Amino acid sequence: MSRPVEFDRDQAVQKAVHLFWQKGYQATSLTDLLDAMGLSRSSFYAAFGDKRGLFVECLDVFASRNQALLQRARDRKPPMAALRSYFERNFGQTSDPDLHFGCMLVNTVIELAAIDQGLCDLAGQHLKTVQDLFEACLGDAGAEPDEAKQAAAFLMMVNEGARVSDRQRISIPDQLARINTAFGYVESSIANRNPANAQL
Amino acid sequence: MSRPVEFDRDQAVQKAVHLFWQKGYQATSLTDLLDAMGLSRSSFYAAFGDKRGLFVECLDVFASRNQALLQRARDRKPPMAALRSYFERNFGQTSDPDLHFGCMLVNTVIELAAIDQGLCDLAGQHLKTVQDLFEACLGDAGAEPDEAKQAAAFLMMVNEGARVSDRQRISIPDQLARINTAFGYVESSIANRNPANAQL
DNA sequence: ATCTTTCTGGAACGGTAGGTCCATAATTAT
DNA sequence: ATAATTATGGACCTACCGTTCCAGAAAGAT
Repeated sequence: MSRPVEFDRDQAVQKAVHLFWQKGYQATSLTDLLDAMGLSRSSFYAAFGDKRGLFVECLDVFASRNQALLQRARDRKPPMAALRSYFERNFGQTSDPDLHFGCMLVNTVIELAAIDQGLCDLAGQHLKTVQDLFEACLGDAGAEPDEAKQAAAFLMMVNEGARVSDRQRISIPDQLARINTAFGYVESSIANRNPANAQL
Repeated sequence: MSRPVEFDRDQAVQKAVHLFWQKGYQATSLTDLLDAMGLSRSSFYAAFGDKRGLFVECLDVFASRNQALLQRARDRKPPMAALRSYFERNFGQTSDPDLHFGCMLVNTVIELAAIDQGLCDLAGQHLKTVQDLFEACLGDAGAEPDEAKQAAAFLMMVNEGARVSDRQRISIPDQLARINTAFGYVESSIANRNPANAQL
C-alpha cells in the first residue's frame, strides 16, 4: 500500500562507510554523502534521521565487518596464524594509496575525542571487542590468562599504531616488517614461558 | 615609529597550540582561537596570515617542544632510561583527562590525511624526526645499526598506538603496563643479541 | 601639538553547513 | 479510475564558517 523505497539501503550505507572512513566525520558534508549514496535530501533524512545517526550505523557496520574478518580467520587457521593474517591483510593487501584509510574506529577516536564523546566511546567499545578477540586467540595459542590479556592489550596498541602509519602512506614492506617485529616479540615471549607449545 | 603590537605573540601561539591539540584543526573555529588568544580578527590576520598558517606554526612549535623533551632526557640519563622516560612522561604524567590529548602530530596525520596532504606530510616529517631520535638512543644503548632502525620503527608504532589509547582515557596503570611490555620486548631482544651490554 | 604610521574592533561578505518543508510523482488498494 | 499513502526533488531556512575591509584609536617622531 503505497510507493516503495527506490534505493538499496545496505548499498547506500556501504557508500557512506567508505566516505566516512576516508574523510572522517566532520569533513564529509551532507552533499558529499548525497552524491555518493545517490539519493535526495528528503530520502536521506527519512531513512537515516540525520548525519550523526548515519555515522553511528556506519561505525557498527565497519566494526562488525572488521570482527568477522578476524573471526573467520580464527575458524580456519591456527590461532597465531589467524592473528597475523588479520594484521597482514589489513596492512599488506594493496598498494593503492586510495585504500589506505587506516581503521575507521581509530580515526573516529582521534578525530572526535574532544568533539563528540558519544561517538568516540562507541568506536572505543568496538575496539575493545576486537581486543577481546585478540585475547581469545592468544588463549587458544597457549598463553596463560594474564599473559593473554597483557599481550592482547599490547597487540591492540600495535594495531592502533600501525593504522596511524597506514594513513601516512608508509611502504608495505616497512609496515609488514614492523608487524613482524611485534609478532616476533609476542611469540617468543609465549614460547619462552610455555616451551611445550613450540608451534603456535 | 608608530604604534607597537599589543599582544605577546609567543604566548598567543601557545594558546593556539593547546586548542588545536585538543580539538583538532577543523573543529577549532576562528572564533575559538580569537577568544583563547585574546586578539581581534584584524590582528590575527595581520600576524598569522590565516588559520592554516597559524596551524603550521603550531605544528612546528609542538614538534620542537616534543623533540626537546627527548633530547634533554638523552643528555641526562642512560639511553634506554631516556627513551622510557619519554614514554612514561607523555603518558603517565597526570590523570587529568583534560590533558590527555594524545600527540598533536598523530592527531593531525589521522584527521587530515585525506583533507590536507601538506599538513599531513608536515606532521609526518616531524614524527620521522622523533623516530630518528629513537634510533640514536637505541644505538647509544648498544644495538646494531639495523637492529636500532628496526626497533626505532617499532617504538614509533608503539608511540602512535599509545597516543590513540590516550585519547580514549585509558587508565594510567594500564597504559604504563603496555609500555612496559613493549620495552621489555625491545630490551630483552637487544640483550639477547649483545649479552655484553647487560645494563642499558 | 601635530603628523604619520600602524594596530585594533567590529561590521560586513560570500559561501557552505546541516536540516526542514512542501508540492509533486509514483505506487498500491479499492 | 480513483483514492489513499508514501517517496522524491528541490527550494528554502538559519547559523556559522573563514576572510576582508574600513573607520578610528593609539603611539612614536618631529
